[in-house]
Amino acid sequence: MTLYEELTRRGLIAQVTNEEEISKMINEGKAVFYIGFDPTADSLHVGHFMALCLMKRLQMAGNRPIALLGGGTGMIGDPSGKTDMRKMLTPETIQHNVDCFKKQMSRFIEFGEGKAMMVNNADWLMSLNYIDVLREVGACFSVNKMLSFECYKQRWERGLTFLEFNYMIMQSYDFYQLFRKYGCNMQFGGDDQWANMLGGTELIRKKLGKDAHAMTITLLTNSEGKKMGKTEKGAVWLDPEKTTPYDFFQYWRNVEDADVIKCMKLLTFIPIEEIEEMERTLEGAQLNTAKERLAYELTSLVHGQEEADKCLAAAKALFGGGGVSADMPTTEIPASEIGEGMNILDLLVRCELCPSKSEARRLVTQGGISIDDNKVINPSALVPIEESIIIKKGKKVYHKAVRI
RNA sequence: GGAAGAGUUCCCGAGUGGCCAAAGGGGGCAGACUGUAAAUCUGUUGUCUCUGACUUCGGUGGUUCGAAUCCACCCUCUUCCA
Repeated sequence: MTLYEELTRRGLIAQVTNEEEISKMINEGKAVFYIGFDPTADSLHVGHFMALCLMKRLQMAGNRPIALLGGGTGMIGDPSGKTDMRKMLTPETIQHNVDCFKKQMSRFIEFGEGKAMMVNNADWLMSLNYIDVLREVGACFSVNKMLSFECYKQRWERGLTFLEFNYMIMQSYDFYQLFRKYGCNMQFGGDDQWANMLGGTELIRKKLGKDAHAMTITLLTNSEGKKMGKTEKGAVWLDPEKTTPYDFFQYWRNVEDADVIKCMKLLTFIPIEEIEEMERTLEGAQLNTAKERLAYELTSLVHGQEEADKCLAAAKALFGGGGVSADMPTTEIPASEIGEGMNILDLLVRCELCPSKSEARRLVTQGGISIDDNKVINPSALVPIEESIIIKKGKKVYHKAVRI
């Protein structure tokens, strides 16, 4: 099976400019390709992870990857497919985020001589001269055409600033620069980037008369069409400080039935044959084994096998036999604070299981709290803590409070 | 720059002097049912010293026994004209 076939079978490919040429080039390991990452936050998320995996797959087949950090484009903000205008980031924040990205990316991709390359578009974008750019590249873009793009459609209602409108031109310019400097002939990215990427191929054709290609990967959406990798509290981050490995594991452990197989295909390196076998044979509750596998594989890729083992063990202990796991979120409380016993409401707030005592009270009276497997209904109950206790909030949240 | 309109709790959105901590929906949280899933049903969703009190309806002042609601000024956003 060729690389391109595998990508297709996994459902990774969304759109391509020229299937024949792209598949030939990447199968033979002759592509020099780039993927751009705008430093909009201080950690990568699952969407970035998919892109990095793609990079890795292609790198393993002998292609040359370039990771482009958007130190320059981050100053603008991509409006594609967004409903609201993005908050403008300060140069300091952008630099900080770039540094965080660099660190995280090196864990997934090997950079260095003859391996992957990392560049920052701030290096060429920041020093551009406005008039020069307008004459050199501005002349190659048709406003009429740009306005017709689907990716801006959502913005008609809320407005699109001139700043953001230029994002596409900057991204196209990146591709053009990389093509000239490094012979980069392909760009990959999320499917929401399609229009921006085409802008690049067209710019290269107009300026240099050469062909460059673009390919987008499927956006990770659930069966309801919503973007995955998001929770109410925000994105599922790859940074263990921002999303603990345990929470990361649980996120994937809890995906909907309809999405497990898809996630496996898109996010893991489990052989496609094996996944297709599961797709054929697993039904109903059996899918739980697939979910567990998905969570384990992903956690292992992102946080390392050791962490993944811990998460798996913790999950089994908690949900399987009600056993106690050493590895759960823990709050240490000084003995002086506990005294003879701590009020249940204070305890919940103290452990950050509830933001306010009112909410804690609600939770307790509604029967959502157990201490060491005993339900606590009385909001004025005193909880003695000899050494440590396990607090259970709802069905899935476990927390340990330790006396120190 | 000119004209019109809007800003309500996490979000959408009702409310035009007291019956308003503010309808309805979405989302969240919890309970039931389950498979750590989905769907469904139930409760709940400002804070606290919780059968009571306190703070909230863009901001600041004012009218009134009483203001999300009326008045003045300011800020922000949208639409139309330039």
